[in-house]
Amino acid sequence: MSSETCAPNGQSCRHGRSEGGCAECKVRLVSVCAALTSDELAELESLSRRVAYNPRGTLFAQDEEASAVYNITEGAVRLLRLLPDGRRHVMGFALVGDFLGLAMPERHTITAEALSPVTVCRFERRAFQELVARKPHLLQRLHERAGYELGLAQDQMLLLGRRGAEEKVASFLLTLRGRYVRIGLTSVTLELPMGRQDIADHLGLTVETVSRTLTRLDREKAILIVPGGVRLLDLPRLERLGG
Amino acid sequence: MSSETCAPNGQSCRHGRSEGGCAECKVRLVSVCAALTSDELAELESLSRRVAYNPRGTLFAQDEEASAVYNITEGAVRLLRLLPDGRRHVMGFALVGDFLGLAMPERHTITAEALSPVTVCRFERRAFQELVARKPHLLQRLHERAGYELGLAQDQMLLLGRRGAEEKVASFLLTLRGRYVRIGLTSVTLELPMGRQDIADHLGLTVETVSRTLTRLDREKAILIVPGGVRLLDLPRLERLGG
DNA sequence: GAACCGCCTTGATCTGGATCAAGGATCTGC
DNA sequence: GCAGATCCTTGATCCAGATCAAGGCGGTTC
Repeated sequence: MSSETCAPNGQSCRHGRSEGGCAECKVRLVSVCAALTSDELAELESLSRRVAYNPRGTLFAQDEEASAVYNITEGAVRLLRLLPDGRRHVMGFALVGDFLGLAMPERHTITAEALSPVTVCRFERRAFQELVARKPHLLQRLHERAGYELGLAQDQMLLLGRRGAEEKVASFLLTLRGRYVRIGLTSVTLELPMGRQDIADHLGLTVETVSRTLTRLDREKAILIVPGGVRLLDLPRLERLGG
Repeated sequence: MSSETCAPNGQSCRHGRSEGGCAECKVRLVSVCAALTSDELAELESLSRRVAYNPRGTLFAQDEEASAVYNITEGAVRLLRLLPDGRRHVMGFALVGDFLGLAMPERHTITAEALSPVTVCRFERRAFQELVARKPHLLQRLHERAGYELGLAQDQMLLLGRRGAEEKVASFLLTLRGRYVRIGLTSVTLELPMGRQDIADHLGLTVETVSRTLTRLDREKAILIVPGGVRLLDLPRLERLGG
């Protein structure tokens, strides 16, 4: 299922000069790594290992022992939680620059699955924790991120608890757009690397309702559905709905 | 509205020997303070100020500049977020030992209101941040708490997105019970310091649905509604519903 | 290129919880 | 003790979104 296409021969694929190290990492400035000096970056690099996953590959699974933390350098990941009875909820989607394992719990509380070809910087949890213990400003940075995540979680709770289907979908699209913009991706079309079912499970809706709502927004020219994503045609209207 | 009944004459009511300092604080071991040595505790104490609020008093309000962080030593607080259109969502309830301002953002993202007579240890944000910057293990502790909160937020999202009214109410009662147990309050009756409307706004339901659901659980002898709270009669049944 | 498979869409119907509308029970102040 | 306010409960009705049920539309395989 999970497929580490990196280092299939067992070799570590520690960042080499050829592929650029942490210092040249394009997600450095949007990730926790921005908190580090170049010396520390070198140290961090020695702990990191680049790993690639195929679509549908599992980075880690719920309840599994948390042996590493991850910084996504390429692709998109879905984060989900399962109920014993099989219902699932998609807690969110991790994009380029996102850091997985902020809280560094003993066991993962969620499952992370690649939605597209994904590459990550993987850090052994032990070694990373040691580094963090020695670098208070890195911890500070992690804590800030955690606070930010907590705010996002609150937004999401408000969304799930108090809003209708159209509001949810509009808000989802705008939020995703905002995140793409923050990481410097300002394409005309908003890529949707996740399927309708994932969106539904993220918003507390059914696939059918998500599909119908998107179709309606398309019919009303607020968005345009294109292969692999949507184009946001009427931002003010969407903001009125999802703001 | 907000009412600091402490130090009404403008005097600081820094903990004195008479009322017991941090070292004797009964919530110390369940709060962030547990991370500190007695020396550090003394230092913390010099930053803290005990403040009391009447029921309905506001500890702080959404969008307001965050000038302090709080540790609740008595009473219960509701944490809510407002939508521009007036809809509100109760993000959660803070009990004895809970720490408000974990993420220490510039501005509060939520409003905190006393549900009962509340007393808190209030720390000036500046001073507290300075202390944290000098005490990595305090930061570590805060970060752990934040991670824990993030987990709770995920549980709540799953609850809001994927569960029916009965499951929500049962789960709410069990969660609250669990929290009371953790802080050493194991009364037969589960106190509900919040009103039905608050519970509804927390679970993404209406007052009517909460009331009906509680009535039904009472009729079916899973709980017994008593003034100011409920008695949980059939825990296994509730766990089947809310687990 | 036919058969299959995983998605997505669309339509018809059903239902859990919202909404609307009264009361009833407590509490508060005078 | 009574007027008013606030909170809680209960009943009747309604509706947004779930559920059930078909197709449709690319991919991929052989």
